Amino acid sequence: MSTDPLPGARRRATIADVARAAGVSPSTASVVFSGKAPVAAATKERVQAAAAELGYTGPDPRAASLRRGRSGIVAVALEEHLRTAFLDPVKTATMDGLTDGLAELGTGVLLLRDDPSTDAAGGSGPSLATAPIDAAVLIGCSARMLDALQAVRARGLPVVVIEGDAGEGIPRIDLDNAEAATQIAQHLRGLGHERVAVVTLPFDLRRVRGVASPERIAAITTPVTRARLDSVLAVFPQARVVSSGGSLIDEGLIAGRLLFEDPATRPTAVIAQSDLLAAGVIRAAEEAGLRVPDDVSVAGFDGIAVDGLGEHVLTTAVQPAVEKGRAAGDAVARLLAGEQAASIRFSCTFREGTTTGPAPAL
Amino acid sequence: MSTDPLPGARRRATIADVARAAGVSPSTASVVFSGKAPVAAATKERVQAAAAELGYTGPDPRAASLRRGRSGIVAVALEEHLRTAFLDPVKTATMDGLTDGLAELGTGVLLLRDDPSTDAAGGSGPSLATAPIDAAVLIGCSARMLDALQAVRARGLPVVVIEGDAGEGIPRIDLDNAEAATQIAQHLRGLGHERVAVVTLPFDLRRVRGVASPERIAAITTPVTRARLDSVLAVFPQARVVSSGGSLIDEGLIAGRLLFEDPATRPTAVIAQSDLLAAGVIRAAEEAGLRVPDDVSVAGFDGIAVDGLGEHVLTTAVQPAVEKGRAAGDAVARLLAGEQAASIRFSCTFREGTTTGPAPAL
DNA sequence: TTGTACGCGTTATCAA
DNA sequence: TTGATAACGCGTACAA
Repeated sequence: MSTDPLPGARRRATIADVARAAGVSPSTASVVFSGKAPVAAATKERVQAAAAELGYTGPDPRAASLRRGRSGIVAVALEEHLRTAFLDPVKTATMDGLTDGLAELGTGVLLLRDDPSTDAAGGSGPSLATAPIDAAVLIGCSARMLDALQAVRARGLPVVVIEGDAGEGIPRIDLDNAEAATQIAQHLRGLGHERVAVVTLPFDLRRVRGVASPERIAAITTPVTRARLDSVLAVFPQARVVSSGGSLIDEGLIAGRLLFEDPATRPTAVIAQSDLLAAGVIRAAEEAGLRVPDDVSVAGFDGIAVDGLGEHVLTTAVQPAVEKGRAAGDAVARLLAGEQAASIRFSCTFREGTTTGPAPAL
Repeated sequence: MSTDPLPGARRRATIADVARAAGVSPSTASVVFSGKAPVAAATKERVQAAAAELGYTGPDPRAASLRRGRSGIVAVALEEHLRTAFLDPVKTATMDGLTDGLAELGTGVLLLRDDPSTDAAGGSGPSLATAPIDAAVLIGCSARMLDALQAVRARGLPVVVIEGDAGEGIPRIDLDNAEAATQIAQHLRGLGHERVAVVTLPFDLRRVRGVASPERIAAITTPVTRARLDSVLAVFPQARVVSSGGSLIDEGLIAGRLLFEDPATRPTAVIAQSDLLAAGVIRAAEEAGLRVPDDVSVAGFDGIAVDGLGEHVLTTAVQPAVEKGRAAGDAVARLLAGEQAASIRFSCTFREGTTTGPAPAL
């Protein structure tokens, strides 16, 4: 280790070097940088001068974090490929609240996937099992998420789960999907609609598209999809169900075309499980020469600002996506402080827009 | 320090504990976990059993990283609020390539902003100056980015910049914006267009919207905006220029309405500086009763898949966004290996779609 | 207000 | 194959 310091490849200065150069003890120098104790102005200046001289730019974060027992980093694990995750405005909003909340806490965000590739290949990369993190937030709930959960719990790290089923004792941040979906369904029933269709989020990781049979519906594994669908079916047991491949406008377009294909059977109202899907359905309706909401009503879910929806104001259930993220951040903060953190179920706010109206005479 | 280990709040097991329990030396136990040297099967098993017994889940990443001198984490610094950054499909694509590239390298991605809030408040959060990172990738090029750059360079960490002007010796990954924009302009001139308008990306961090005066154009600070605009103006010196507030469909819609407002002066072709803007312009055109491309041609830039563009295939310059990210990842890998990394300028591929056509007779 | 002493948990090195 | 040893760079009681 104490090999010859190659000239030119000189070892970086440490706080000890700075202290020596400034003629103070290492602890004093340390305090100058951390500000954890008062230091005489003159001393401080001397230390800072020495630091500048030696090119010392502050404590090595690795050593500091070992000493402190904390890294100041929280992992956010996503169940998808990063690209698709950030394509979803709801997730980006949640991430936004989360990063805000964590920033207040003073922690950084390490993006991770639930992919256990680390174990497989010689992958030395940080994972939930090996990253220098103080806590983790899991978003979503695939089967792999459960493995991920194991890994984190085994390390004794605090975990918070957003929109997922995490089991006992793990704070969960989610939404009252059932109630919100019921409200939308009742709104449409109140307007006289009877021939209703539902465009759903994916049923599972396979993301099969198309008209769904009762068997397929029974096999839904994604909790969000199931909750929102069941509530609608409770009000409209005969509703046609079309599953989409994801929460995207173009997926809604595809589903919408399917629904409006046959004028004889087309629905008078479509309940989409996300605003993006709803936007696609509206586009499909207009493409088919149908006016919204005169000929067909369309409701969404999420209450995000859909870029490209034009003049329409979507009837939807507004979910507090940013707040969800923020709540997760708060929960992490509490856990990190050694306190308990309760699970929180947020409610949606029904918003009547311009895309739903009285059922047309058939 | 060696205070009484409170019963119940027992200290986590360390590799030393495991070694002791297994009757081996710490170094042997360490090797069992790292796999860096052959270990007798029996010994290995004994160690693993001891680890399981004690609930030891592997080396503490903090200590390991102190010892190794590397954390396995690379920072990605964005110049915006995370939400807006991930709203941009080009950036998400770039992030995608980047995360892929870094994943191969076996490093995690720490999201950071260029915001120097850390210095201001008692903000203890990780920043480019304090995070336990091995390298950094800066995306974009605000004034703040330069400060960020300083901080990282001072630490002696490798840096790569995407779409930014970083100065000497720093690998830069960017695009030949000028050539691509020229190609688009020439394509339209070849189709006979003379009355052309440009809808640009923001001029600077203020993001002022509207028709731009020569003075405002002269004051553009965003390199990408400037490069793409100058090339067009070289071909169409009289082009009307409208600046947008960001790369969004709805921003394109606003700009488009402005352009199509007055039938007497409306352009026969619009060059948008991004595909999202182009999509908004197309919507504005259709809203004004204009057919694309019969009445007005619209070209974009980026070549991303715009969700919600319907049937149109945009005429655009396809940029290798994912490859850019990947290249940045590769550059980081090279730098981390102690090698040189060259700057790379990617080229766009001109793609003629269905949104541009011959200039209509005026 | 400053200095001393020690340990945070690993891992590279080298010798056995 | 295994073991002893020495850093890695810092923060913080505690004493002065």
